[in-house]
Amino acid sequence: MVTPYRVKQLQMREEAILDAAHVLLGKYGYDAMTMDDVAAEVGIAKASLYKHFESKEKLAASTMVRLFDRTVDQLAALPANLSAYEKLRKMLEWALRERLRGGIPHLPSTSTTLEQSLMTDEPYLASLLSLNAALSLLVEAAKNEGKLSRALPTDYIVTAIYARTCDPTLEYMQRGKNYRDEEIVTHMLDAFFMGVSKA
Amino acid sequence: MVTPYRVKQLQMREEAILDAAHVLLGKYGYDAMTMDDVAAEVGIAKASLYKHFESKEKLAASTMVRLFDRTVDQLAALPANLSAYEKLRKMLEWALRERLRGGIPHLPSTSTTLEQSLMTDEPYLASLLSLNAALSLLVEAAKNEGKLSRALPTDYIVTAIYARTCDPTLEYMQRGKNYRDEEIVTHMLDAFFMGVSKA
DNA sequence: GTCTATAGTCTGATAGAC
DNA sequence: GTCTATCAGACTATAGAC
Repeated sequence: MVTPYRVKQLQMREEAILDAAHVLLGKYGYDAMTMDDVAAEVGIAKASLYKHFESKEKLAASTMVRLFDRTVDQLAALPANLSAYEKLRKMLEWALRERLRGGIPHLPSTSTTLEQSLMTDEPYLASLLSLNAALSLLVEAAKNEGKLSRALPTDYIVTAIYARTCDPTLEYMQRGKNYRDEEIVTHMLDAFFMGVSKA
Repeated sequence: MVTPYRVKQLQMREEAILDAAHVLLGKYGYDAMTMDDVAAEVGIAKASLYKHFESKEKLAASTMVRLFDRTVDQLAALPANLSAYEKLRKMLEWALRERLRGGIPHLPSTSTTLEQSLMTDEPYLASLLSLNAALSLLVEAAKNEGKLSRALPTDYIVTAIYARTCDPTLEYMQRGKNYRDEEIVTHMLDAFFMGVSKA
């Protein structure tokens, strides 16, 4: 029988690996991140990585699953009295802030290879579907509130929300150093909800 | 002295290589595209590729330069009587259609490695700057027409236009098969200019 | 430490311009 | 017939998954 201590150590190490992968995926993207990087960041031997995750693809998938689960949690934690529209706005704002702090985007748009493998990863798909369902409901509700355009299909809007989290505009603005993170988030939210045209 | 015939053959082959790279970059992205793929697509030996382009990075950079130059041409070809706002809309529409037909995005957002090397590629930077200048002028003009929001900085809007051409929403909607390319373009344009909110 | 993938190079054979 | 570009493909070196 395994001692509770060992189990706990394993869980903590797994979290540490996911934290490292999260940071490195955010910084370099999937293709440029190496398993050596991850091992070094965690401070463990590379072989130990493979005790927890059987492949680089699985590690990335697990990192995405944790992100989706956190996103669902975030959604659940919003004040209940907010309108659906306000909730969507808060969610996007949260995701953009996370991204600016070095977090990973909600879409694996940086790598075709990763995308392919995720499409056959059951836990990933399950987690994604669950988040999708929650967001689709919110978008529908916001349409019913008269706050979102009915001309745009719900799945388009949901996808567009995900896409905002991997919008290279974020990095370009941040790299340019002319804008504070606050301003970037405000511009992104305004442009997404109101468009670039004059009201 | 080299015969004109030979020169012409060389130019045609160079175009063919760029065409192949354009298609493959659009389909697989920079990292997943191999030089063997390119050679096979063109139907020439790999060594011959290197007669024209000294490296994969240079090949990608040249492909981007050609895209930027074509974009500038496209801009110049627009009817002179259009407003700046209408020109911007037409340009984005053109870029989105190209992308849906398998073209490459205007930002190298698919690869950190490529991005790094492009940042030190003189011809690439020159071409990008030239397009940037043209687009910035248009955006400013559209603001003066009262058509674009003054709350959003010009460089933000310009970057956001580029970013629309590599928006994964495009591929997701196209992959889903529920929408015709026409509809996707319309939704993208509406969402970009008017936002997702109810007018 | 092993193995695969791939960028980039080299060679000997061949075809086609002149 | 000569010459040069190109070809197919073997080869090297390196990076990185495992």
